[in-house]
Amino acid sequence: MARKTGSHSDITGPKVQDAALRLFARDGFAAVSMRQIASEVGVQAGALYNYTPDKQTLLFSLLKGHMDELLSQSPDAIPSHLSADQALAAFVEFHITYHIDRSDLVFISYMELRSLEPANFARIEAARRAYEDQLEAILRRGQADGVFRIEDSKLATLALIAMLTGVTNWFRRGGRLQIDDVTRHYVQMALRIVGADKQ
Amino acid sequence: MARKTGSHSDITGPKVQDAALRLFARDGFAAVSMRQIASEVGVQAGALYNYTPDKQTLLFSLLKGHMDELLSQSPDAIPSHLSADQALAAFVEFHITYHIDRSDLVFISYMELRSLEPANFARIEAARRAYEDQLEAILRRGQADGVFRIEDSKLATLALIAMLTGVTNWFRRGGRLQIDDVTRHYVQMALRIVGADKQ
DNA sequence: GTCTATATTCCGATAGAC
DNA sequence: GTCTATCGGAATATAGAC
Repeated sequence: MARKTGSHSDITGPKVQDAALRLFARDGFAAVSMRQIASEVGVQAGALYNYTPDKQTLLFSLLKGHMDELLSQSPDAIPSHLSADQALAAFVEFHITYHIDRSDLVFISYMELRSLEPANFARIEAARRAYEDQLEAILRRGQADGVFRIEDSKLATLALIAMLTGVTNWFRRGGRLQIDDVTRHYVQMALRIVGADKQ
Repeated sequence: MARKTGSHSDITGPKVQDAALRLFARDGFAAVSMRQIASEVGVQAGALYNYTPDKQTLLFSLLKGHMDELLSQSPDAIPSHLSADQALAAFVEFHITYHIDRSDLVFISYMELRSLEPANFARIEAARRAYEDQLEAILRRGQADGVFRIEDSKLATLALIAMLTGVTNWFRRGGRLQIDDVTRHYVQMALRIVGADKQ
C-alpha cells in the first residue's frame, strides 16, 4: 500500500524520541535546540510540533516512558520461593542488565529532573521512589529473616542503588569485562554490603 | 581606608564564582545566562567580563578549583603506620566529609564535564583519575597484605566511589542522620565490600 | 504531515562613557 | 570596575501554503 508523500507519523515519531534522547544526554536539555533535533530526524523544526506540544513535554515523555518500563519489567514483589539473598542477587542482576544499555536514559533521568516543571518532576520522583522501595523491601525481609546484618535499611538501599547505577558511567561493551563478569562481581559486593556473603 | 566607588574586585570576584556555581548546579550550564549570573551578583552583564574571559572559562575555573583542592586535601600517600583497612576507613571518612557540603560542585563536576572544551575536559578527567587511583592504591595494598579479599581492584574502586559520592544526592543537614552516623555506616559497608569487615 | 516564513524574545560578547 | 547601549545571531513556537 502506497503511502502519501510527506506522511510518516509512525516512522518519524520514534525517530524524534531517539534523536531527542541522544542529544539531551550528550549536550543537555537546555543546550539542545528543536532545530538540532529536527535536523537529526531529517525534517524541519516546525514538523516536530506534530509529535510534541513543546520541548518540555518531549523530555518528560522520555523520562516517563523510562520509569514506566523499568517498573513494569522489575519484579514488583519478592517471589516466595526465593530467600532474601537470592532475591537480592536477582535484583542486582536485573538492575545492571536493564540499565547497562540505557546509559543515556539513566543519565538524563538523573540530570534533567531539574529541567522538568514541578508537576512532571513529582511524577518521575514518585516512580523512582517506588523502584527503590522494591529493593528496600528485599533488605527488610533479609533483616527479618536474620539473613542480612543491616543497621539501616534505607541507607543500605541508597548505597546499593548508587553503586549499581554507577556501572552505566564506565561500562562499555567490548571492553575488559563482559556483562556477566560485572554482574557476578556486583552480586558479591551487594551480598557483602548486607552482610550475607558466604565468605 | 575608603574605597573608590565602583571598585569591588575582591568582593565581586568570589560572588561571581558563587553565583555561577549555584545557578549551574540548579539549572545547568547551558540554561544559565550571563545576565542571570550578573543579576545574582548585583551587577550588569558586561561587568562579569572583568572576572572571566567567557562563560566556558567560568565553568572550567569552578571545576578546576574543585579538583585542585580535593587533591591537595586528600592524603596523597598511605601513611605507613596505617594498615590497609585503617587507610580505607580514613579515605571513606575523608571522601564523605569533604564532599557532603559541596554537593553543587559534585553535581556539576559529574554533569557538566561535557560542557567543557576537549582540552579542559581532559585536564579535569586526569585529576579525577588521579584521585580514584589513590583509592585503588589502598585496595591493592590490602590485596597484597592479604587483608582484603578483592578479585578486581579497579571494579571495586569504581563501585566504592559511586557508593560514597551518592551520599551527596540525598544527605541533608538536620535530617534523620548526622554526618558521623553516615560515615560510620559507610565505613562498615566499604570494609564489607572489600571483604575486611570484622563480622 | 511537512514545508517556509516569521513574530518575539533572549543570548554572548564588545565598545565606550564615567 | 561598572555602567549603558548595541551588534549579530539563535532560540521557541506559531501561521498558513501545499
